Amino acid sequence: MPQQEPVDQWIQELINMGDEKMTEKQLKIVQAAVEVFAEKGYASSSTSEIAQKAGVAEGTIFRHYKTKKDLLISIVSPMMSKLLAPFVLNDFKEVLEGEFPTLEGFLYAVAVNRLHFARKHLKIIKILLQEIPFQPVLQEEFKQHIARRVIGRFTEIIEHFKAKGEVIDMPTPVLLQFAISAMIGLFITHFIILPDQPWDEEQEIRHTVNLILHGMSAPQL
Amino acid sequence: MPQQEPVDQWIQELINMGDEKMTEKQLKIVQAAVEVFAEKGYASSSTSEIAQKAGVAEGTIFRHYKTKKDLLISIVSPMMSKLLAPFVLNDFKEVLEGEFPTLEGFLYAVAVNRLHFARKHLKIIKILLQEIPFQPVLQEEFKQHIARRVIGRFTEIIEHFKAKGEVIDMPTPVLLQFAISAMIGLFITHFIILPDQPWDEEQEIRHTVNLILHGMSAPQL
Amino acid sequence: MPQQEPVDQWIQELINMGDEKMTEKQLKIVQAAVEVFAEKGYASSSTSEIAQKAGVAEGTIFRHYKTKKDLLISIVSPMMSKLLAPFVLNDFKEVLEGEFPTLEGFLYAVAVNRLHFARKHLKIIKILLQEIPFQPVLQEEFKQHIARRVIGRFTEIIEHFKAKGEVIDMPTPVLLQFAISAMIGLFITHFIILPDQPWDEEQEIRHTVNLILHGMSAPQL
Amino acid sequence: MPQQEPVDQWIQELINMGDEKMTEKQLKIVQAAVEVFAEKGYASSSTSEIAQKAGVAEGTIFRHYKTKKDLLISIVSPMMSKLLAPFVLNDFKEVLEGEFPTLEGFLYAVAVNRLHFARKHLKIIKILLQEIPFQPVLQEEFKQHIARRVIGRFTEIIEHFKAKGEVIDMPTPVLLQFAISAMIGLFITHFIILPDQPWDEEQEIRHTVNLILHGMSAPQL
DNA sequence: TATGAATGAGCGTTCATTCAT
DNA sequence: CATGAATGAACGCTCATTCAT
Repeated sequence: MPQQEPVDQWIQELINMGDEKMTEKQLKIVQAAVEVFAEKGYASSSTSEIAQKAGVAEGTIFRHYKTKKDLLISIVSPMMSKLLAPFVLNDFKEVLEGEFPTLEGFLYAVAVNRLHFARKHLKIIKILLQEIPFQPVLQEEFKQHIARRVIGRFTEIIEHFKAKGEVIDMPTPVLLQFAISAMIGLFITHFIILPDQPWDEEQEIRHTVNLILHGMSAPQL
Repeated sequence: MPQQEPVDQWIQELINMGDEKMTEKQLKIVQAAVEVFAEKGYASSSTSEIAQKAGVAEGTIFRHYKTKKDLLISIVSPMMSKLLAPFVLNDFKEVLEGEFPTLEGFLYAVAVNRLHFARKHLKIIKILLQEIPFQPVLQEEFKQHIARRVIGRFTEIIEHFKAKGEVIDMPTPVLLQFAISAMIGLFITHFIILPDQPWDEEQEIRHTVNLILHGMSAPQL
Repeated sequence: MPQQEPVDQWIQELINMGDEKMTEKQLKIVQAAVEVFAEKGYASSSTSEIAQKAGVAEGTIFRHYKTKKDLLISIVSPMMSKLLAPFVLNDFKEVLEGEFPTLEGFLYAVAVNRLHFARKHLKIIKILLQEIPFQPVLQEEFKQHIARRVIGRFTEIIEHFKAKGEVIDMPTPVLLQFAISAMIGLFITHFIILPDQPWDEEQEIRHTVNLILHGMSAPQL
Repeated sequence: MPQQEPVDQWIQELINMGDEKMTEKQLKIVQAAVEVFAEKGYASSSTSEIAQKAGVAEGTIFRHYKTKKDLLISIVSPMMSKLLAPFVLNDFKEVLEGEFPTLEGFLYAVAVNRLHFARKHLKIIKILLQEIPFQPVLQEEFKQHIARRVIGRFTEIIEHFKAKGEVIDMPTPVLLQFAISAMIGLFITHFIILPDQPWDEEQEIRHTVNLILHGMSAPQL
């Protein structure tokens, strides 16, 4: 039986970091912007529509955010950290070893947690995915601050299990990319491509985790 | 030794369908549009920049394409068919059974072929991925005409191998999504996220195919 | 040896008129406004920049001055009186006759005094010159209240010296305009066009006064 | 009897330089812009008002001029050269010596010519004077290309007459500034300060020239 | 067929001014 | 008295689209 709570606990603190104080109007602006950006894409959204949906004057947006791009970045940039935060936790490895005797339990717990999180912030994540190719600021954050640390962390884990003989002897980057692709594919399929189609989330996560593990498992001698 | 040629052959005819006659100017417009759309995104591209890059007058674009969106669709829509064409071939199953005795050989051949194709048309595919969420026309094409047939075809294949006892007994959609995600993840990682990082394409494809197959393989009794 | 002090004395009282009591914040607002107006021009200055430079809230400006134009006028309008004040003094003619036996001494004393004054209030004078063409209020003040009285006063003086046979027989307005232009030209050249170039002020004033006097002097019979 | 025609002749060629071909709409835009800029000042003029007055769409302005400032500069910058052009003519000195035996005749001819020119282009000159303090481009043109050459030319002339003993021994810059101020004062008084007041132009120019010459003339031994 | 000048709606942004605190 | 968030009209400018040539 996979345990989910501990993962949730270590994550909670990081998630809450940066939930800065906002005035009521600012909050409405952000919510409206998320709505409109997600629906039409950043470039096709107009500040006047955002203002209207937020119930504020257009000028009010620019009191809080210097430019339209500023508004985008301030919405999307913190999401990147939050999304990948748990993997960067300092005591990640200890928690891993202490709480999760099996790789399966760990993967399942993380998957469930991140999918909950992703569903909750679906629109912002959509915007993030859309805009990364066009916003150098986001690319920089992704590459410099996040990607390297997350990949480093994952590499440690995979090599830990490789050493234990539980994972097949293949280049770590390939394994990493395989596992991550399968998980993200699950997310994109159900949240973005087929958002209206019901699915048995728990079962599908478990299946996918099993396929990943099975794929990566060392051949039995 | 995987065989690649036969796959290439059945694909060729489909690829060539729709390569309509274009005037030289029209061709230049399309090339310029692809360049600009891929770099800045459709919504942030201006027809004047496209015209300039193509070396034609702005009016010329609108002589060939009623609107800017028309230009986009006319570029991107045929790519969807071409990208997924081989999987929809009428004689797909026969070829599969005739030419490829093993699932591995088949998957490898298809992967190599589609990756070649994708690299060649990288920019258009980027545009396609970017614009599907915002262009109902593209979504419709994707859902109605393509997705269903491709998924149907894949379902047949997977169930074919399930029946032969080579694939694990899991819901077919999960298996499908798993395999596709792993392959697309490979593509996105190397062509979009890390386009400048060199990679051993042949080896990584083979590894990924193996991970997929291994993950999906029925447990040995 | 020209005497300067008496001129300074009659002027002093007028200068001080209108230096109304201001709160500290109001003073800072005015100073900031002068700075910004002089640098960018009235129309291109923003109240927010003035507020920032003054270290007050934007609203504070509008507590003291009903509109931005109000602020401009309240800065610039008193300067016009002060600038031309000495020429309007009631006892001007007496002082002239009592203190300055020669026209040269008088002109020199006035020139020195007004140039001192102008240097001290350079920025406000710049703003005044810039805005007179666009502010009917200022034009009115200039024409109705100032120009006529100053010109009347100068006319008296010139005709006084004409009567004494010291000044050439030419239409008084032409003489007036000639003398004033030469003096203002000196001011504009050194304070506005070439503010950074050092100059021997005393000598140049004396030269210019001499050129004016020489030009206007009645031909020796 | 002063001669005016020769001066007009050498000037003509320079004046006409740069009267580039303009479409009819472009001409209307420039005319409207001159009107509006002169009336309200550059910063307080709106492109929409200019467009309206010109009878074109607002966008049309920006097809011909990249920015509003571009429009300003393209109007005002050529005027500076034209205004000062005659003084920079290569054969200026020869013409001076050949055509004008007396300094008086020369000064009068130039004054009349430049005043005609100024009256014809009054509004643009107003705009030029207003905007020089705020447009570095114009300042640069004024300082680098025009001021130095014009001043050099004038310095030559004054020193020419100094050498002939006709002009008083005073620092040349002071003499220069005196003469120019008196002439510009005449211009500003009648064209800008009192544009509606009738004046005997020929007589006033002659008076002013006489005052200048008289002021600068070497004392008779 | 190809052009490119012209359009005008709409954009992101600024700013003087107001007013509840 | 001072604040600064909020306003919304107006701004300079862009752009897809049209059409006379």
